Amino acid sequence: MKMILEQQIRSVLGEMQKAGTLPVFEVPEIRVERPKEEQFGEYSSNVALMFAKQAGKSPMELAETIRQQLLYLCHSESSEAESRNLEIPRQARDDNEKLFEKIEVVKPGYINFYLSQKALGAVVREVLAKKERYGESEIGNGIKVNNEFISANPTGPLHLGNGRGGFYADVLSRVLRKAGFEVTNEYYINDAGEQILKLGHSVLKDSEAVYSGEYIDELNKRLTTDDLKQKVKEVGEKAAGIVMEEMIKKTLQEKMQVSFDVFTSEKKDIEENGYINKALEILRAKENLVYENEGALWLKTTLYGDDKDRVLLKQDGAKTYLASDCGYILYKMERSFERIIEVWGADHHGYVARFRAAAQALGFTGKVDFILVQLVKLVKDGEEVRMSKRAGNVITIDKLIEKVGHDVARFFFLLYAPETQMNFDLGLAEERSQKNPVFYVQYAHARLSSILRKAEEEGLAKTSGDLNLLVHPKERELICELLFFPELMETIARDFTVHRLPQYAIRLADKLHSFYADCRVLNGENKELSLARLELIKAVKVVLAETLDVMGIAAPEKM
RNA sequence: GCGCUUGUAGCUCAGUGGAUAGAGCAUCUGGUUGCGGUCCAGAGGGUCGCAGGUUCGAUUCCUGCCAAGCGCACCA
Repeated sequence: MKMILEQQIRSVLGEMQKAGTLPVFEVPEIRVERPKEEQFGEYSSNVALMFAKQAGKSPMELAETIRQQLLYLCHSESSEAESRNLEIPRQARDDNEKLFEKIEVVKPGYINFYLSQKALGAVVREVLAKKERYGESEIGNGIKVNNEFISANPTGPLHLGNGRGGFYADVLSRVLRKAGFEVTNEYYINDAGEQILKLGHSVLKDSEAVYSGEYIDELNKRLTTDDLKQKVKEVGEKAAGIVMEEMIKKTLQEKMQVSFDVFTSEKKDIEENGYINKALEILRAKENLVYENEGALWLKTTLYGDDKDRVLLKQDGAKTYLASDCGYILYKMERSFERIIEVWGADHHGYVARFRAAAQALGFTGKVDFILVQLVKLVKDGEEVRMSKRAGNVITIDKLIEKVGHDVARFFFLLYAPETQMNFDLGLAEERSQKNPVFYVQYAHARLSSILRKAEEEGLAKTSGDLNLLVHPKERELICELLFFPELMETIARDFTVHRLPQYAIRLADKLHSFYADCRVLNGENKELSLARLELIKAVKVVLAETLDVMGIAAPEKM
């Protein structure tokens, strides 16, 4: 709908330029937006403001001219342009009705569009016809996306930052799939580096111990057998395996309810399969990409915008983390991913430039997107709570979910943009669970379910109503929210702003509750109206359930 | 010192090159004996960190400054 309008305005401008009523100038971008206030209609465009200068007309004058042309287009029988792409206008046209009730030009030079009753009814029909497929699109075009997230070291439990990034990326993958991308959710297990030795020392509780906590005590009991006592690396590897299988995976599946398609092991999949060496060979084979200096092998990451070049092989010949990542990138390339998403803790942002450089150096031509998730700051009684892995006083995502419940934790973390350094007030954690807007949204769904159950009992559920009766302002607002859902999904698939989703859910629930207060659905004096409202209610339920489902949150029939 | 991120209502956070800057919580007022009150309606509360600049128009873009967080390894 939005795109159709943008196209139409563009073509109108084009026609005017051809006809000579407008000077010829570049039209870079036509923007049709959703106005902030309902009184300004369902859609709005500021093109006239943008191009007034180049057109040599006042914004109001230009807007009015465009409006006239658009009206002509809408009414013209021969115009196929607007009915080509979407059900709404096509259906509206089938009924020989226009798409817009009115198009207005307002003050500084806005053009505001108000949808017709027919078009609104068509939205409800479309939702009911498509059901849970409403909101799907093809913008992803089957592109293979590798979505790597969490990837926490297998040295301890997942913390709140892991949880935040995990939920965010998990939901992103669902949105991308609905938008037609082929997404693989991947967890990279760093089981080959220095930290495995540290884990080994910690489990053995020797002088080089780093980590502590109950799980370390338990591992100590299980692994400090006579034959293992001196073998730090072996202990570390065994411990890492246990941490991964018995702690992290459990948290992911049972507590967080995120699912991964692939767990890639640095040791088994990358190192032992020779990907690192293969990557080094590829880099060496290219002109001027690597060089030796002071006995180390360097990658010229500065060629791709990094501040300084980076070491691949140390003086002693050992591989750096970057070398290992080169192997990993190559492994992803071999699996023919066209796009890579990396969700990292913001404390790793310094690594972004060299990762990008490495990908380019290896010949990866697709897009690499980074989502840098800020760590979660814990606050209690107005004071920041300092946590340290060494001290073992970390609040884990497990503990949080146990405390507030899965849906609340998920919703809370999804609500904020990843780059905000959010404060999480521990003291308010439980209280927050009572006040969390997720219940507001779920309650709306339960309320809808309840009305529909009742309608069923009264035998009203099967008959369909006349959607032209839905003329109440609250009904109109509700339908408009339904109309915006597909646009929302596409927006998120483009710019990864997952946090728009819970915000949308709150707004939809809000409109529903408000509608409910003013518009009686059942047992009203007008049975036809009841039937029409039932249709609307069903559609709202579909979209609300879908929104919750994409977020991975339950849509309860009762609460 | 350099770099990245952030600075919007009492608190937690949305948002935008343009129409009176929004939501939730908190505070206050009113409604609702219900198709589930886990609700609805309304009020108060803002120099959009500060100062310049670009623009017809900046909270949004640019520069400088201030503050907070995080980085700045031949660690991972």
